[in-house]
Amino acid sequence: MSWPKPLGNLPQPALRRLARLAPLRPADAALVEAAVADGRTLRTRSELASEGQEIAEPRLVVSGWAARARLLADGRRQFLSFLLPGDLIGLSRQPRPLAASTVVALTDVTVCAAPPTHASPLLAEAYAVSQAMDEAYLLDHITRLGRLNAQERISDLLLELHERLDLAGLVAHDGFELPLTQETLADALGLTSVHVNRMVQLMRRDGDLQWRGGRLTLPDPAALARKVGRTPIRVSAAPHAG
Amino acid sequence: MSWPKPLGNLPQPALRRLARLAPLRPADAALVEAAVADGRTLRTRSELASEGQEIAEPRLVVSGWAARARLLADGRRQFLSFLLPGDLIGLSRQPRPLAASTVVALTDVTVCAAPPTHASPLLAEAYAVSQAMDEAYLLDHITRLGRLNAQERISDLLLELHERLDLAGLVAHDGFELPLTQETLADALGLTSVHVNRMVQLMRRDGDLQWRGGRLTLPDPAALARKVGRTPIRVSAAPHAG
DNA sequence: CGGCCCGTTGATAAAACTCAAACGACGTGG
DNA sequence: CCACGTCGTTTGAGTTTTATCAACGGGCCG
Repeated sequence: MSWPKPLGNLPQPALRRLARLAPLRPADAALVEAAVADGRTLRTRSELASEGQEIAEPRLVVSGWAARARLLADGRRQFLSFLLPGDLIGLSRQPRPLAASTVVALTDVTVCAAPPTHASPLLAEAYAVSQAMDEAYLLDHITRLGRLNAQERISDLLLELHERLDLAGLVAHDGFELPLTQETLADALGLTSVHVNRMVQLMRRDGDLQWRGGRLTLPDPAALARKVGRTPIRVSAAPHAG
Repeated sequence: MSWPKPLGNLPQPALRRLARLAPLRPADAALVEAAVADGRTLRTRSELASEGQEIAEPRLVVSGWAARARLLADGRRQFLSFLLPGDLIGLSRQPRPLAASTVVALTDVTVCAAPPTHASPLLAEAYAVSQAMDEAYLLDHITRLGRLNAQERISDLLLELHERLDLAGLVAHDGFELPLTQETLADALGLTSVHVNRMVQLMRRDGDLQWRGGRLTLPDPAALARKVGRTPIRVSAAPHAG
C-alpha cells in the first residue's frame, strides 16, 4: 500500500505513526520531535499509571512496549490493550480524570510528554484519530474474548499487532519484535499460558506463524486474516488516516 | 415537555442522569429538555447505526434500551455494551468518523439529537464524564470476558446495569426492568443461552437474584458485589460525578 | 555452578458447548 | 373463542474446549 509521505523516509517510529494518522507538516513534526527529545526511560515492570489514581499528563510512547491492565483482588490479571511506539497514554477531556487502568511496562519503555496540540490542529486531528483507533481496538478485543476460540484469538491479536506496528514502520518482511511471554499473551487473551503454548505449537505446525527468540513472523498475514475472519479497522472516512 | 420540576425529584431519566454527571443549572437542563422534546422513536430491532458507515450526529437515548454489537461473518454476535436512558451515542472529535460498531434497538427506543454543548460548559463536562464512564465500562467488560467465569460474568453485568440505571433513577427497591432475553445476555457475556439459563437458575436458588416477567431484583447488591469482587467505577476526582 | 524464567509435556478435571426436544406464554387469524 | 405459530425458557445427554496440577528442560545470568 502507498502512504502519503509528508515526511522523510525513516523518522522516529512514534512520529511516523502520528504522521500517518493526519497529514502532519514540518511544523507539527517539529513539535513531536521536540517532545520526543526529552523522554524518560522506565524499566520493565514499572508502572506508568495506577488504576484509580489521578492521571498526570498525557504521554506518548517513544519506544518499547507497555500494556494497560486490570488486576483482580485474587491475583487474576487481564491485559486490556498493548501500548506500542506512537501510542498515546492518558488523553482525556475531563477536569480531573482518574486512570481507568493500570499501565505497566512490558519492556524498558521510553515515554515523553504528549506534544501539545493547541498550536497544531493537525496534531489534534492525529490524536483524535488515534483515540478512535484505540476504541476500535478495544471493541475488537471484546469480540475476540467473547466470541473467538483460542486459536482465533491468538491469530487475531497477532494480526492486530502486525497492523499497528506496521503503522509505526516496525514491520519488515511481515516479521516484527514480539517482546511478550506466552503468559502475557494468555493474560491478554483470557487463556492460560499452558493452553496458549499448545495452540501456538499447532499454529507453528500449520505454518501460520514463526516465533523464535522474541521475533515473530506471519508468513501470510492476508491468508491468516481470511482464516480467522479478521478485517483491518477503519476509523475515519477522511482520505488519509487508517 | 414541560416538567413541573426540571431538577426536582422526578425528572426525565436522561436528564436525571446527565445532571448527576455534572452540576447542571436550569439553563443547561432547558437545553436537554428542548432536545428531548423532539425525539424519534424506533422499533425493536431497528439499527441506529451500522458498523463502518459514517456517523450521523451524536444522539441521546431518551428511553428504551439499545446495544452496540459486532456481527461476525459466520453469524456469531457479540454485544459490546448496552445503551440506557441518558447514554450518548456517537460522540467523536474526529472530522468524518465511522461507526465502530452497529447499534441496534433492543426495545422500542426513543432518541433525540444530543443537546448542543457549545453554549454550556457544564453539559460539555457531563459529556466528557459520560464518555469516560463508557470507556471504563468497556474495560470492565473486557475483564469480565477474559477473567470471570459464567456466574461471575452474569452477576457483574447485572450489577453494572443496576448501577447505571440507578443513575437515571430507574431503580426502585433494588429492582429494575430488564428487557433482555437470556440469549441477548449470552451474546453480551460470551456464553451460550443454554449455559446462561443454567447459571441463572443456580443464582435464583442461591437467592442472588429474582427475575420474572422482565423485572429483575437483586436482593442484596452489596453482598453480590462482594461475592464477585466488583467495585463500582470511579472516573473523576471531581467532587460531583461518579 | 546454581537459580530462575520461560517454554514444553502429560494426565486429569472442570467449565462450557452442542444438539435435541419439550413447554409455557402470548398474540393472531380463522 | 380456539387453534396455531412464534418466541423464550427449560431440561437432558453427550462432547469439546480449556483449565489445573505437576514436572522437566533449556537458556541465560550472576
